[in-house]
Amino acid sequence: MIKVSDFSAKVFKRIRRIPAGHVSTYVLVARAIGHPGAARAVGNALNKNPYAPKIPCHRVVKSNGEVGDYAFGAKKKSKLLQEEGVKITRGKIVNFENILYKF
DNA sequence: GTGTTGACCACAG
DNA sequence: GCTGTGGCCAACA
Repeated sequence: MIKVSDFSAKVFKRIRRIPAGHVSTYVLVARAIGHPGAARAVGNALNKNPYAPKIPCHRVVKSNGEVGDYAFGAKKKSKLLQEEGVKITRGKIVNFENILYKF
């Protein structure tokens, strides 16, 4: 078991619940773990996440519906999402509010 | 303890 | 559409 901060651990746990074909945002995740406004910290945690292949980090996107960045490349992130049924156009998610997963 | 950085957010111009 | 600014929080030097 890898040692991680409580904050990061909560982030990973939440993200793990996101079903394929759905996405969530950094703000919602932060809010769900009891740290509203910590969107930046969430991204920071995911960037160095020790569970890189284990956690579907690619299902977490920005609040405005853009895909955002990804440790393995934003390109890969969009591709993975589309493979799961998420439609993306020019780096933005289509039907964003429709597939948005609110914890 | 302070300053910098970062997968961010919101607003103003 | 874009840039700049201020704000948020956590991790690290």
